Amino acid sequence: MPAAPNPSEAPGKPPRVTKRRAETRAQLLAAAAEVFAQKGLGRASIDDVCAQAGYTRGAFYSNFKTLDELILALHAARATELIGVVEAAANAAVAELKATADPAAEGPAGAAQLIEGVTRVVATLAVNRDAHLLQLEFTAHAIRHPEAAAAFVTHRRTLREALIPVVRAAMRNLGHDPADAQLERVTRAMVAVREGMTSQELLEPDDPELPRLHEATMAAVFAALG
Amino acid sequence: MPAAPNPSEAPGKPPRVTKRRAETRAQLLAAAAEVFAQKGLGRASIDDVCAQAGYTRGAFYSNFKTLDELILALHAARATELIGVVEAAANAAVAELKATADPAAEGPAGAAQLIEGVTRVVATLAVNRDAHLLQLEFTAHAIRHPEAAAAFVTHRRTLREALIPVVRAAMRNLGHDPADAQLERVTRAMVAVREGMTSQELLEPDDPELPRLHEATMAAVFAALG
DNA sequence: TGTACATCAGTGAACGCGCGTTCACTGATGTAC
DNA sequence: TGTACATCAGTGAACGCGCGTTCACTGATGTAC
Repeated sequence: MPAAPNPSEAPGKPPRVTKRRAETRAQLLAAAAEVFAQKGLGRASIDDVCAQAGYTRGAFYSNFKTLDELILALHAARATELIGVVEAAANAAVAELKATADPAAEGPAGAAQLIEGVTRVVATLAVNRDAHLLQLEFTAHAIRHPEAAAAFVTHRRTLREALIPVVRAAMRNLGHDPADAQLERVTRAMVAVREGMTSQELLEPDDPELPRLHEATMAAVFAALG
Repeated sequence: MPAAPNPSEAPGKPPRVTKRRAETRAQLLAAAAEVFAQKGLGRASIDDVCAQAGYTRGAFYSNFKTLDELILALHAARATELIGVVEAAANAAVAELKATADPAAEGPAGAAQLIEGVTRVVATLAVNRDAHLLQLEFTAHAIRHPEAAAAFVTHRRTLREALIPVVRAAMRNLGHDPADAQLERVTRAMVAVREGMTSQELLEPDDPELPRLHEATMAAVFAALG
């Protein structure tokens, strides 16, 4: 049994790829996301992940060398997936904004609506409790492990870049035309607000004011830094 | 050897308290803070904590029943300590702000300086990398464990309440007099900004723009929500 | 202040489970003809 | 399309370490006189 995930050692030999393998790997990754969110990166055992996915531990070692490698792979997989989701939401929002800006449309949209649109796209960064927990775990992990931080930071940058067109479109609807550097700053700040406010919302799910404050804060940042 | 931390079972008997015990407990808590920040709540073992504190594992069981109990105690201890620090910083800042507002002083302080003062006090919530890592860990832990969340949320509320006088004083220096509910909202938002931006700063410590963006975002929230 | 005594706080060894890791084996999958 | 064969992917048992937990014991600490 090969310990390396992809046993293509001889360069001439195509690694005889596989359908089953890809499925197993995907199921292990999906299981890991659940287990990590539920127990945290630190308390999740390899067996937890395998049991959740319906495999024995050997399957893990056939696909990954260490838990850290799985963590990295999970992060990469989520990154790719999330970028797709965010870009789709962003494209839709930009199209909507441009339509709204069209003089044939029913007048200029209010700033409130613009911000609501932008906020909605930013919100796709972490849709629910588990996604935010994973985000917190990954953040702490990256701060602790500089070698993992590189990939994490790159991923975050890509996500911000996917958001920028939406912010720009919203700004233009308001008659502004901010420089790229400025857009980057707003986007960063909005991400910070989202992460901070989402933690508060999850800690106090019964406070009905928080979502409103979340949006108001987002609006403040959008308006002041744009 | 008693398993319970405080072996006062017979109500009539004063528990024959102790100096050594209090010191041991404090050292275990201090060690736990370091270990948790370094490895994360999940990967920290009881032995890690004891070794870091210079004790054997038995000492742990003489003081705590479980790791969770230690986590709770650590949180409580840090809460108490942090509240003191924040209140001190807040009192100092309020005094300073009042002095600045004094007509005898060299004219009204600029908004920038006010915000700088407020930001500085908010910053005492987590002074460094380890403190922020602990904060991330506690947040995730609280989101996962509702029974722990109660104490955590209460602690956070107390901290926000300690901040409110500073924000109010700064607002008054600018000629505003916001209602309490309003002050609570600004404070909450500022805490969210701080937590989100601090993560970004720790993830990208080499980006020289981030501290400035942090402060600018804080200013935006302060100005817009006040 | 000093001494005898009782209780406490932490020691260190021991036990055993959970889990990371390895490995021979087998059913599954793809390839050659 | 079918069959034989080679390789792969995951199984399940086994090994052993790390660590949670317990406990008899002993030096430390406080109390009574």
